[in-house]
Amino acid sequence: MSHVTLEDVARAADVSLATASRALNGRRVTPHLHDRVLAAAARLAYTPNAHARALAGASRRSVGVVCHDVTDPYFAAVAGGVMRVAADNDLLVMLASTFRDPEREIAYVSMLRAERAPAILLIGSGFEDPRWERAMAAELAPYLDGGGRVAVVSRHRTLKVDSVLPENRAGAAELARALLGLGHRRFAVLSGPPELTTVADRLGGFRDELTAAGVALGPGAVAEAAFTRDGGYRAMTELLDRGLDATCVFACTDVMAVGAYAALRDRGLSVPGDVSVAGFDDIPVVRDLTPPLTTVALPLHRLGEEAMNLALTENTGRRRRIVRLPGEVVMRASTAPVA
Amino acid sequence: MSHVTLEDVARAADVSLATASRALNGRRVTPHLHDRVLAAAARLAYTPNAHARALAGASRRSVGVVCHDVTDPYFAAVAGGVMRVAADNDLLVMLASTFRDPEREIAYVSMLRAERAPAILLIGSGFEDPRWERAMAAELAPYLDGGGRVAVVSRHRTLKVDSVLPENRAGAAELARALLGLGHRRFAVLSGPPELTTVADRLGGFRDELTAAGVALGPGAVAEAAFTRDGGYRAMTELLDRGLDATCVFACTDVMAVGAYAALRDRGLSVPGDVSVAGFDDIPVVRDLTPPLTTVALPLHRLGEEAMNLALTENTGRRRRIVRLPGEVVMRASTAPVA
DNA sequence: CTGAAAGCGCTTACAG
DNA sequence: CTGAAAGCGCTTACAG
Repeated sequence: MSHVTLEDVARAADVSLATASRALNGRRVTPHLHDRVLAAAARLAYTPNAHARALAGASRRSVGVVCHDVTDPYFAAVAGGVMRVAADNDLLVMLASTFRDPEREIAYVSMLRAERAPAILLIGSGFEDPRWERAMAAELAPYLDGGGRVAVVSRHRTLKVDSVLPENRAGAAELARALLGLGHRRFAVLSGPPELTTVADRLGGFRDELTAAGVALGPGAVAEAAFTRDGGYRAMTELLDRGLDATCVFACTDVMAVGAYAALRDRGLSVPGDVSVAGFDDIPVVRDLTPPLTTVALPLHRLGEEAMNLALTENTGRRRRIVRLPGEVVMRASTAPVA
Repeated sequence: MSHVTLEDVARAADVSLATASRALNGRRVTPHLHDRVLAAAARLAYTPNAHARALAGASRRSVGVVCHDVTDPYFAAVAGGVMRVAADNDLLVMLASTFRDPEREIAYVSMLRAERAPAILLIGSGFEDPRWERAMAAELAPYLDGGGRVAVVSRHRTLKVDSVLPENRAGAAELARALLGLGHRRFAVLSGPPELTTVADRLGGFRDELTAAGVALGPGAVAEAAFTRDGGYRAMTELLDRGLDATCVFACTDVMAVGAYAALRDRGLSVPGDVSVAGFDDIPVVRDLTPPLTTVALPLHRLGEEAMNLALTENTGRRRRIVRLPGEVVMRASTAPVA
């Protein structure tokens, strides 16, 4: 591991370390010397050691991002927004994928803290578990005290930091109204892990709106599974096994809806002929399904952009900043009026 | 930015810096002192400064990964494999998304070099452009000389480094045979940017196999566009506008096939009734399309795993290592026999 | 504008 | 086993 150092460059350009450093960092230096330094650096293929720089007090250009699963289209889309802003600001992104393991999420925050990332983004629903919340807070507190900035997407209750919040509750309520408007009165829901804040909000918003309309959503009408395509398949299958008594199924995420489509297909049921299906998120692929999926469209790319922007700008106020992004119900062919 | 340092911990535990360092790194230390150090570190919420560590010679635990676009399902799947191996090895991943901009790819490698990443992975087809190839080689050479390791997925001609190569040419040829076996004789192809090595291989393998069977693929039968869903839509539309004279369309990537489906649907054409469609990659979603897509299945997750494994293990031989992963033709309902 | 020097926070031979 | 000290490669006051 022999590396060309600043000292090598300084020697080659016959200037002092300080001058070489200044020239490379665009500070005032006699043009003549400036050129000599740059030429020497280029000739030696010099790359500054980011660690030495960081240790010497230069500001870091690598931010940390933690999400649940990079292969999930929802996170991929949000990450796309994050990467866009990062690229525009010449930032490198240290991306961690927790594989939906709460412990691992905390371990990653700790690693990112060790890296002295100037900012950490937490993407995706938090866990409503007191023990976990305490551990995460304990990890974040010293980081924030040390001047680190934190921004999150989709988790409010747990962390008191700058947040980008999709309006899950309102979106689910609006979807419920639209579905009621189609004449549906018997619903079922494919729900995710109950400890995720997103689940509580979407399920709650949906149920409350039904209740307000005098429509009940019995416990037997809700099936829980993982927030994955296969989870959606399993939950839908379970509902079918229980003897599905609904004209419309709401999947808490589009990804689950994709699995639900497959489960229904495997039972020979058609959408929306036999049952209407609606999702949430509007991940890119759902418009290419057959039939295209009715869903609550979230500006996924913007979720990531806004979070990164929060993390990159100073919060001058005394309170944490919250960016609320509304969802928009998009009716597509997967939901039909009740005959 | 006031941080707790090792010195703070040492003082709190009333030991020397060296002893504190050793205790924290699991080296031999009297149990008594060991406990005192760990207790002090925990009490102070100490996190070692990764930069100081790196500078002092400890090995780095952050590898660099460069891909074209994190929102693309192909890269997301490969990245999933990468993240898996990284997590198993307690590594942090610095992930860069080039947005398919060759210049940006080189800039990222340079940043990763500055970060002294012990390994850099380049995921996705390289560019067949002499100027670009030279610039990339110039960036990589000093990195390799300095002990850095490089592994790539999907690019052979350009870089002489450890590689994971999907057998694009053989896969495309096998697909051609399967399609010929269905009775097709008139083909069209949705191709990507010709400067991508992947395009040359897949298109070449497909065309050569047709030629061997005495079937020509005229220049008018090939439409070029971006390796994206919208690119696929545009290319398919262009083919249709030219007056498509084919019973089967081969999209060089599944993502493009998704766009092609939409274009055909918009023209009122059915798959495979009016035209058969086949893709390449087997990204997760294609089995959920209607009809499910015939394609060449690549072990996407493994592509990422193998690349990371190459980057993590020493190459003891004198030649670069190459892991070839074969694709497997998967016939689904999007391709039908010719009547 | 330029240079000598201190200091960032660790790790690791080197003595003891 | 433990500690004092050097050194990793930079940046940045501080003099000049």
